[in-house]
This record gives sequence, C-alpha cells and structure tokens, in this order.
Amino acid sequence: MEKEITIYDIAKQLNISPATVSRALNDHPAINNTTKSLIASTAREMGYRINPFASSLRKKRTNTLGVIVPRLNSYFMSTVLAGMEKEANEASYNLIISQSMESFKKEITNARTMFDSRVDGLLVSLAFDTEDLEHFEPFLKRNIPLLFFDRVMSHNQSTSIIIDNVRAGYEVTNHLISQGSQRIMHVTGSLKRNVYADRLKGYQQALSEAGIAYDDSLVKVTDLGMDTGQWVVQQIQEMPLPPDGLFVANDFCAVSCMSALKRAGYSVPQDVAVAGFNNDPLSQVVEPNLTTIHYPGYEMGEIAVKSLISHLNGVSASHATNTIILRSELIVRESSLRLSSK
Amino acid sequence: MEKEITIYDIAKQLNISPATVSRALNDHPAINNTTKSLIASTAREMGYRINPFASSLRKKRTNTLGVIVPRLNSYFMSTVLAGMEKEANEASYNLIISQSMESFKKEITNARTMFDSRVDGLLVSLAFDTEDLEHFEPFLKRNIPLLFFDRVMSHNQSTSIIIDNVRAGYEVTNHLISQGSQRIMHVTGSLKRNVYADRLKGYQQALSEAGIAYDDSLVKVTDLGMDTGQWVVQQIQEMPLPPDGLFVANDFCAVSCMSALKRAGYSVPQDVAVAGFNNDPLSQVVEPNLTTIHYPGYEMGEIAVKSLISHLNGVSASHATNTIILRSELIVRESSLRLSSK
DNA sequence: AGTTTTTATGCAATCGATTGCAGTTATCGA
DNA sequence: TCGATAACTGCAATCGATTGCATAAAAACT
Repeated sequence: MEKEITIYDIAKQLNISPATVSRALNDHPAINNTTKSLIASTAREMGYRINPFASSLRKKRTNTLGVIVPRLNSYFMSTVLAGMEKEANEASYNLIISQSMESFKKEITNARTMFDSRVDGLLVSLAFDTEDLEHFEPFLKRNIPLLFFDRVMSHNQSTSIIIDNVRAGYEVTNHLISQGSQRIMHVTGSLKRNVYADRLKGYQQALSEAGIAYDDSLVKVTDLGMDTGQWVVQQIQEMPLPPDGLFVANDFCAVSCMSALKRAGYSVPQDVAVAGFNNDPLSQVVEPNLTTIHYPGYEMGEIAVKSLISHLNGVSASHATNTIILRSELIVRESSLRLSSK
Repeated sequence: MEKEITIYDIAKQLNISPATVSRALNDHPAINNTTKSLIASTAREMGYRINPFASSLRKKRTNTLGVIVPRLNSYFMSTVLAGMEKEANEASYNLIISQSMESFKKEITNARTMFDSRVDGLLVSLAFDTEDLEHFEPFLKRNIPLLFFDRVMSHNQSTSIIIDNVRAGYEVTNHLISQGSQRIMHVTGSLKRNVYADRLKGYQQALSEAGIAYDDSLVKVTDLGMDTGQWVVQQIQEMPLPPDGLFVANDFCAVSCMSALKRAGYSVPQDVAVAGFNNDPLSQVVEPNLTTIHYPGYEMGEIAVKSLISHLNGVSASHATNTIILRSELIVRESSLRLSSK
C-alpha cells in the first residue's frame, strides 16, 4: 500500500515551506506563477491528493451538501438529483443523499444525521406527513442555509423552489373541462403538502370559472400508491353518477387508475378522460399516452444547488430571494383527448 | 450563532482532561463507568457533537462509503439504496451516492471524486458501456475495498453480489415456452453487462432444451429506453414470421413494448406473450399486469453494505467470499398467460 | 545611493479528536 | 504493614492544511 503524499512531502521535495505549497495549490495571488506551476506539476507527479479532513477541520467548511428527499425512485427525483450533482461537482461540493421514505420520523433522523455530518447546507423535499419544521431548527441556529424544493413549507429564513402548482392544477382541470368533462374527480396526496394542496386549489378555481359546482366527494386523498387505482375505481363504481374526468396528482398513480378503469370496463378517454402530473417517461409508454404536466426537474436541481452555494459564498443578500418559481407546462396526449382535433 | 462545543469545553467544565472525555465518549474500557455517564450527560447538556473531521484526520478513516450507480430512477435502485442506507446508518457510516448516467466516462469521473473524498469503501453497479475496471485501480492500490452489485465484472480482488441471471432468464423463457410461445424475441441491453449477457444465456438454454432453434435475429440489443418499444414493434412488423413471445430485460421497457404492440394491433398475451424483469411496481399497474422476475433489491443493498463494512473491520478473511448470489423468483401475471389456468 | 513599495515566501499557531506512554490512586495479598 | 497489581486518568504528540504576521528580496522612486 502506497504512502499518502502531503503538502509537507511536496515542500520537502522542492525545498520550500508547506505554507507556500498550500497557497500555490489554492491559487493564492501572493504566489509567483512560476512557483505555482512548479508546485502543481510536482504535486501531480507525486500523486498528491488533498486531505479533505485536515482542510475541513481548519477551514470549518465541509464542502458537503445534504439532500433529503421522500424517495429516489421516481424519474422526477432522479432528474432533480442529476441536476444537483452536476452543479455540486462543478463547485466541488459533495452530496450526501438520503430518503425519508415519506415518513416524518425518518426525516427527523435524516436531518439529525446531516447535522452531525456538518453539511454546509441542506436541500429538502418534505415527506408526506411532515407536520412542522422543528427538526431543522439546529441548522438555522447554526446559520446553515436550508433550501426547500418541490415539497416545501414556507419559512422566512429559507428559500423555496417550486413550480406554480395552482396554475398547473388549473391548466389540467381546464383542459379536461375543455374536452367535455363535467364531473372531474381529483386523486391526490396528503394535503399537508403544498404541491397537492395547491393543485387542488387550481382544480377548484378551474371548476368555479367554468361554473361547475365543487363536489367534495370527488376529491380523494390517497397515498398515491400502487393500489390506489384499484381503490379509486371501486369508489367510482359505487357512485350513482360516475365521473367523466380524472386528474391524478402523479403519473404513476394515474397509470394505475387508467389500468384499473380499463379493467372495470371503462374506456379512456371516451368514458373518462385522464390526466397525470410530472411527465414521467412512463406517461409515454402506456396506452393511451398520458396527458400530464411537464416539470423541469433537472433545472430545479441545478438552481437549488446554485442558489444554495451562492448563499454560502455570501453572494446573495441573505434574504433577497425567498421563493423561486419555475415554469411548468401542460402536455396533452391521448388519455384526455375526446374532441375534434383528432 | 452558537459556539461549537468541543471535548475541551466538556473537559474544562468537569475539570478533567480531554483525553478522558474522548475515551469516555468512545466507550473505552479503561474509563470508570461513573465518569462515563457523567461525561455523557454533560456532553448531551452542552449540545456537544463530535467533529468528524478532526476524528477522521486522526483516525485516517472517513466512515463514508461511496456508491456509484447507473441511474437512480428505478424502483430497483432506490430500493437497493434504501437497504444500503439502513445498514450504513446502523454502523454509523455515511453514503455518498452518484449516478453515472450509464456513461463510462462519467463513471470514471465519479470514481475519481469518490477517491478524492477518501471513501472507506466503494459500492459499484456498472454503466452500460463500461469497458474495463482501470478507473478503480487507485482504490485497490490503496487497499480500499471495492464491491460490485447487480452489474458486476469479475475481479479477483473484490466481491460481487448478484442474482443468478442465467437461471432467471431460463425461467422466464421456459415459462413463455410453456405458455405455447415458439418464436420468442428477446429485447435486452448492452451485452457487455453480465446481467444482460447472462439472461441471454438462460434464454438460449431454455430454447435449446425445448428443441427450439436459436435465431439470432430474434435477439435485439437496445438501450432499453423509452423509444425501444416503438422500435421493436417496427422490427416485428417487418418480419415475415412475427414472434409470439417477448422477453424484455426490464419492466419499463417491457411496458413500452406492450404498449407499442397494442397500438400496432397485436393483443397481449394472445398474439404475443410478454415478460419483463425486476418486478417494478409498474408491472402491477399496467394492463395487462406484467409477468416478471422478482429481484431482492433491499436485501441486496443490505448485504452489500454489511459485507463491505465487515471487510473494513477485518472480520472476513479478505478473499473469503468472492461472489454472493441472491435468490430471485419468477412472478407470473396476465401478460404471459395464454393457457388453461384461467 | 538611500529609502520606500511591492512581491514572495516562511514561521508558527491553530482546527478537534485520538492514543501511546507515564503517572497516580486504590485494591489486594501475604 | 508493605510492595504489587489493577484501575483510572492525564500529558503531549500527532493527523494535514490553513493563515495572520513577519521577513527577505527585488523593484521603484527620489
């Protein structure tokens, strides 16, 4: 096993002081350019790699960002993370990622772990049943910046990055109405979460604008899981007047609903027009293709990390931006097309 | 902003030496139990948290494991990671996760980053087009244990954790044959990867056992992406004798094929029986439900981390186990059921 | 030539936890 | 009662990089 090279080894080799080596490697202005390149090449030759622990210990900075997400297994999340990773790498930050599995409790544990790991900043998308933000207090007390994305909760000391869910919900609903749906069911997740609460608001707005009375029994709060489709269709079958439109808060669940509907003898979109949310690739491989909302995940990840890092570098006046809203877009596909156009 | 508490602060508070505090917090046997609990409670009260950098610097151990995976956005991967995370947490290790996006080049970069971060061990599932293992040499030279899972490449200095893909491929194919399929197409990914090469072997074995001649033109190497279904069906339509069975190397792509097939007027399973791989929840929400192979992801993650850590602790004789094979299981669903039973 | 700037480099302390070795006190056996 | 062993605890060096301050050498100026 090879010995680890330190700046002392380089210094000895070149007969200079470790301080100079350190400065040179950090591109300090007070070091002569000739010296710098000499040191750089020697370091390369000797196979030097910085010891991040020594550095972190001294600088009191870890160059590590923590990320807590509900789950990794969605196209959306992995895309967000890809965006984050890219930005983090470029700024030579590391990412520690953990899943809360949609559980408040696990989210608290994760936060604690991140805190103990001394991340420089934290990026969070909240679990289904998170009630409050107390578990993030330690970060705020220590002035560690906190940024929420997608599933956010307003908090005046931290930035949020979201899309306009009200508007997106409005657009979907409006589209369904424009396709002739009058009784639109909305299947969603925990209304504690902004994403679902806001989409519901948009849904209500669209209905009201179209002069359709809001019917509470058409809104189903679920876990958006695998069995939700089954359950929803069961509900529908028990209704005297079944819906002719279905707006589901994510694509996976929308597919599960479509499938259950078909199995129960309904045709999509003729009997029921269906729309999902997120533009998961899944939406293009099911039959019929699913109408959905395109959500800029990669960008969201990039922006989240960028803004967190610039905050760390003291670039942005701490409270300058509080909420960043990205553009989303309705994508109409077969699952909701009942009129004309085709 | 609060001051960070160190063992020196605790020591001063209790009028003892920092050495004792350190030992007490690490549950060193030479410290009196009374002293230990006194120190523990004082630490808690004062809000002490260990400084991992000072500790790592001194101990030359980071308590961090690196994970490189092709992509996060599959149910399988996120499940594996959940298993890894659980085990890592329990052993108080941190995980640094990165995606290679199926690219050899990015995998090399990721490996470099992990190396520079001085992970204590590395867990890898290879990208589609990874040609060799040279980029992991630095780890081996420094005696950093390396463990491959799922997408592995044999290497005598590292452990691999896999399922028996030959057998799984055999079982799927055999099942399709038992359902009356005679011309079975196999849609798979890069044959550089064991998982795909082995499944193909199993496929061939089953055919040969059933006395069906192997037809090269029925094996399609693809990227298993979103458009693969479309492309496959196009190929099928150009064939004089279309297949009556389809074995696709993952569920997502299988769904994409099913959907394209249906769109082209074929019925599943009557015209073509379809089977996927991985038992993604997706397979249960599509119509018809997809026959697939159940893959123990969570377990794989747990075992991977467990064995890596025990290796780090010098528990296992370094070369004792070289390959761990987990059990997989065929799950028959509607997409392939053409006979009797129903 | 003498003095002031500028430019480069070095000295030495520091970050916080760990650990080999030594020292102190308590316990024990004879 | 006295030396011996055991049971604790402390001293001080160490891990490797960083940085305020001082210093030396070179350049610029009068």
